Amino acid sequence: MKKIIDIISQAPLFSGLPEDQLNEIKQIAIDKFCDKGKTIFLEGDDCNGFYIVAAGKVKIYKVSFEGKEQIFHIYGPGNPFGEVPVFSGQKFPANAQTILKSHLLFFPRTAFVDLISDNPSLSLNMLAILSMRLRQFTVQIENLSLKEVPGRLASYLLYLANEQEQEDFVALNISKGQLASLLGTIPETLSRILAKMNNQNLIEVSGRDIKLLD
Amino acid sequence: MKKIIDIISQAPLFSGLPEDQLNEIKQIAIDKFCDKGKTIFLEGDDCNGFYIVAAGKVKIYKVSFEGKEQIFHIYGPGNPFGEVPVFSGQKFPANAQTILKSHLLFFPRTAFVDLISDNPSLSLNMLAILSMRLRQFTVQIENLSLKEVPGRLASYLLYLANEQEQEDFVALNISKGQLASLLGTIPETLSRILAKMNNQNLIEVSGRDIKLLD
DNA sequence: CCGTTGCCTTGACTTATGTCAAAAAGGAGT
DNA sequence: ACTCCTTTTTGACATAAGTCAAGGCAACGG
Repeated sequence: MKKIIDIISQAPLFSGLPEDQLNEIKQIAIDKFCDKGKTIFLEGDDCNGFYIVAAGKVKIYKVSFEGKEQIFHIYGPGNPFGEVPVFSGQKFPANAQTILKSHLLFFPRTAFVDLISDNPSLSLNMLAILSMRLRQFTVQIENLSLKEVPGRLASYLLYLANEQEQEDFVALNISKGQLASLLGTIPETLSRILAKMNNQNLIEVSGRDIKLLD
Repeated sequence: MKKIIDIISQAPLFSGLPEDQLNEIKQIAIDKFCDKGKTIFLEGDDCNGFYIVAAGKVKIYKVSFEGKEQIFHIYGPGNPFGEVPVFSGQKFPANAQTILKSHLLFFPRTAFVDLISDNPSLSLNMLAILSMRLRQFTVQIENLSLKEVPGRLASYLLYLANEQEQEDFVALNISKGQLASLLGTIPETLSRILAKMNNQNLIEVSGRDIKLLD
């Protein structure tokens, strides 16, 4: 388990802050350890603060009346989540659940708002993070509305290859079922499209490893 | 035409600020007048600042390769737009165009960042606005991914009735074509669904006026 | 009054994607 | 190696929604 201060000093939210402020931040952080599949909060829950992933992985998602799931984000180490109601002052807009055994840091709302009020750099960092998320959401809406599933899959594979710093190879870091949910479709459809792209020699699929031939 | 100071003092972004700061803000604002259909910025343009709608109406949207349009927001008086790249430091993520003759206020980026750095209330207001937008986007993604077009239309009509403070009646404030684009569909589909709901006695459509019977 | 223009509606057709059900493949633990 | 359980794949089918093309309707200017 990493020390709180290490996690904090590496999180983008706190980047560029002087050491004494990192210590102040450390004072208000609370450790939380969760097994895989643990629900952190549900849509509509009251919000007393937000989290940062120290280790593991968390999905943010909603579920339709019929049971279909849409994943909004999957967050790994260094990413904050659940911060929206801290500033908009309402309930959580979606559900959060670990998809791996995870270590989280919890930041209580009032203490954090006090910190941010006294600290312009911190508030600008937070503004930058929220802005990046808005940008990601525009991409997600564009994908859902203006592209079909094969296009969304292609975008995701290219994004992942880029993130993994590989030219023509990606290793899925989530199950295909979860990927389907992230792309706004269902496992059956994803499976068929992967098979089709495989046949067309656009990709070479072997389990979670995919070679990009285009 | 309204005075700059009136617009500023009524915008949510600046609510609760003391008068001397409103005056500082007024100093950096620049008037801009646009006819209907004027493009304010395009996806990928460099961002030197953001806007607030003083009068009129602006749509934020993207267009697919095939020409289908998806509207993200329609903003009226008091709403800021184009603020994402101010904080995330990249290009505009989408296009903005007036859909009515409009009066805008432009806030240059660097001057505004200076203001926000000195002013915790202003930064908290901005955080609240960005958070509200993230919340709206989660709803939009949920609608696109987890609901079919009739469900999206129903949500929108209820939202609009609520906004117009009417129990069972709404007057569309945009064309049906634009509404289709906002709901992530095409005019033909929207037209058919309105006709169907009309036949099922769920609504009574007459031009842009819709009576809700459910 | 009439033609032009833009917006909306309708019809016939195609297609992407969801549904349901079952088989196959993979992984973890005994 | 065997069993259990989850994930993934496949097949047959249903359907929501897009495409293309044509027609209607209202508003506006000459």
